[in-house]
Amino acid sequence: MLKELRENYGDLFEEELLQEISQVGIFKDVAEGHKLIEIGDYVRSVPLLISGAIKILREDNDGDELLLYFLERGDTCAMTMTCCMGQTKSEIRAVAELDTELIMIPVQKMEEWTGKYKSWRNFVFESYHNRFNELLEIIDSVAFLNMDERLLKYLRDKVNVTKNTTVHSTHQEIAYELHTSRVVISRLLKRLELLGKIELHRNNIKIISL
Amino acid sequence: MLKELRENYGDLFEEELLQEISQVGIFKDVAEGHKLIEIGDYVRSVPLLISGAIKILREDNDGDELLLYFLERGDTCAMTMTCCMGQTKSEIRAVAELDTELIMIPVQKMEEWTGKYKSWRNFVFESYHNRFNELLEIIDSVAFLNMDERLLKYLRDKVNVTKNTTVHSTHQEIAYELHTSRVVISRLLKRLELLGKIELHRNNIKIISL
DNA sequence: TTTTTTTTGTAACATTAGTTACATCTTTAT
DNA sequence: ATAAAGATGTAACTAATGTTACAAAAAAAA
Repeated sequence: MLKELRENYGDLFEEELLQEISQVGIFKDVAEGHKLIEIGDYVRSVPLLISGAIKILREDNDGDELLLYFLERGDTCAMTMTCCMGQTKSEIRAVAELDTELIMIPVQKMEEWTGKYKSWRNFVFESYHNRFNELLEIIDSVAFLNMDERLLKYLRDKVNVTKNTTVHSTHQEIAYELHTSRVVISRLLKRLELLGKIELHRNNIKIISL
Repeated sequence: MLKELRENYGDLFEEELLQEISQVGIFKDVAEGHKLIEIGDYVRSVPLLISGAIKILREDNDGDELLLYFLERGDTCAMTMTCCMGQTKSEIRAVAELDTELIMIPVQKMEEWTGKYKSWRNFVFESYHNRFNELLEIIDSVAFLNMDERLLKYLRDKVNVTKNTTVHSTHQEIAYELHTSRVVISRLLKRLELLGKIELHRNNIKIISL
């Protein structure tokens, strides 16, 4: 595990901390589609992402979903941290978007390191900062953008996170994540196809230019 | 200043930290309507609220606004913290909603205390936690609620924060903060009046029951 | 007092998004 | 091979929100 840690966190953490992480951290392989955290769960450890991607989702009382953002290599889950520290329930769902490798850190260590290592503190604060900005971006999207622009942003984000210009989603899945209806997505996608920006196929969408 | 600190933060911080805060903190009286932080500002100190309320606003590139949430007695600005630590520009605007008393803490001390005092660390983490939840609430509102429900929530929040059942806002001001048009707000308010939930007057709205 | 500005009310209309319904085609299961 | 389930396309309609335009009342300024 030290090798992966050095590759992905070597610039951030000092050797001593890397050693500590490798001693208490638990390496995990998570398959695409696997649910890591459900809303209401109590969480007792925090992930450090090594590879892959995890999508973070919000759900309202009626079961309506909304995609918030993705965690990637070098990221950690700021919301999980706050949950751990405060011993409160998770407000979000976390699902592996790709096959993902991560290291789980028990919450006690997290707290200890926050007092002990300046580099860890900086990492934690930067994570918070990044996540705040992601949430603000989501707020911008849903508050200021129309559905067609949100769909474009969604497709762009998917391409970035999967590093693949073909998006393997059904219209229904996209509709769930943007919290709208399938018909609306089909309509808007068709418009994008007519504009030559995408090509529609069954179960996947080829991105030409966004 | 020690008196105010003890009253509002005495349960949270140990005596030694209270002393430190009173030594380096700068007490400030802020008048209602005063702008504390503008988008793009670099921030070098973090506020601890003693009384009053500060509203936090988001703005998009076209100058369209959206009210995010209020800070109150006992709160601090988590986003300001992350900005300070990361030396990045503010992503939000902060405006005094009421006459407000606060203590400004220079960022260097903040960092120092995070290593030194467990109680300060807990306070910081709890602030992050609270603010994440507020942002999630906003996301819920704009993503899952219709404008009529958002307006109701807006009025409820105003009553809570001002401790006053009369909301002193024009329809235009409400429209700005909810990022919609004045006509829409007038229309929805009129409907609420017909339902007997509010009474409309010039420059203010009397809340009967929400 | 007269004029100007601000605030509110309201009608008429446009646009966006959501819903229902159904057809077609593909894949999977029996 | 046939049936069932899943995915997409599309029309027709409803609902929600946004826009334009203008009138009237109240407050502020000249």
